[in-house]
Amino acid sequence: MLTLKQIITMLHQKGHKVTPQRLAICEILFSYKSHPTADEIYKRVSQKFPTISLSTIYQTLNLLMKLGLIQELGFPNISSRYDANTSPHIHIICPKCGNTQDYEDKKFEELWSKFITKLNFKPIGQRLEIYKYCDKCSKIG
Amino acid sequence: MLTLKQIITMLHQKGHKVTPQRLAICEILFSYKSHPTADEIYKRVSQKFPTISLSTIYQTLNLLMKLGLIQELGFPNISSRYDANTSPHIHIICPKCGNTQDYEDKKFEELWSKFITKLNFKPIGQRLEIYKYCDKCSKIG
DNA sequence: TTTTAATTAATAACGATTATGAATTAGGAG
DNA sequence: CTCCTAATTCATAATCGTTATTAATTAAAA
Ligand SMILES: [Mn+2]
Ligand SMILES: [Mn+2]
Ligand SMILES: [Zn+2]
Ligand SMILES: [Zn+2]
Repeated sequence: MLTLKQIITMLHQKGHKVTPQRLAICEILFSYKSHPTADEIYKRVSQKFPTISLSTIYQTLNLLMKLGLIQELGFPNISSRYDANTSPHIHIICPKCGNTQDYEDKKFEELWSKFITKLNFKPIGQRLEIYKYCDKCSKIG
Repeated sequence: MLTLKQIITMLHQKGHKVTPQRLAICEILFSYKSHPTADEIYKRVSQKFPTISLSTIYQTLNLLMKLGLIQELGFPNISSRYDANTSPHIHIICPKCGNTQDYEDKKFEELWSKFITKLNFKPIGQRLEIYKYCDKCSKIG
């Protein structure tokens, strides 16, 4: 997980501008260890920048993905989640609301990493996911 | 992977009608070991049933999912794929076009299954995915 | 300070999927 | 077999997350 300073350097290096909007979005992604949706990021950044557009959120997210700084977790019907942790790890996901949590298991992560390196190609990403209704969605049914 | 007869029995058991449209859709899903999109199924079934609606395809897919007979593989921006093989296995997926292939590795599947059983809850599904641009999408860029 | 290409923000467009409702039909009762 | 009815189909509209478009703004280099 990168620091804000590292991200700024990265943006400059690759010829991208460092705007206050981008910094605010990165702050949310890289400070809190959560898996926010574009709209959740939008709502939070709006508190600091009341005129920011949801469009800017999406554009920034796509830029950060292209730079390999974050990964998208997309699902059918519900909003994608964005994760600043791009190293292989397991997610526990509610298929109804998309609520996403990390499931830490260093042993399994190592097994998976070994498995990946043994492939005869280099993947551009991977996902390890377990589905389970969250408490809220279980109650509703 | 179930046979058509088993599916018919299952539908009857659960009080669902066995219609020619449903049979045609199931035939495609359970005969070919592929990962078709709703539209691909629609185009194929249309050859036998020229008046079938894409809506019927989706309704049938949702029914089969509710019965646990198939699993949906959903991605951001591109159509979901449907898989008649619901047991844990690894997919190699092109993030651009969604082209999906099974990657068979019995050893790893076993490791994963063991890992799943050790959890203190019973997941309703899981996904093991590796992303890699397919030959077509690599060429285009 | 000036310049300019990159970025933002507002809005329109898109596309996959779901919702709606009238017409049809599978399957059970008689 | 015939009738009945709830389930299903089909056509179409609606939804909604995301992308495309474009005029106004701005970061950052000269
Ligand atoms: Mn994570
Ligand atoms: Mn498969
Ligand atoms: Zn939930
Ligand atoms: Zn591809």
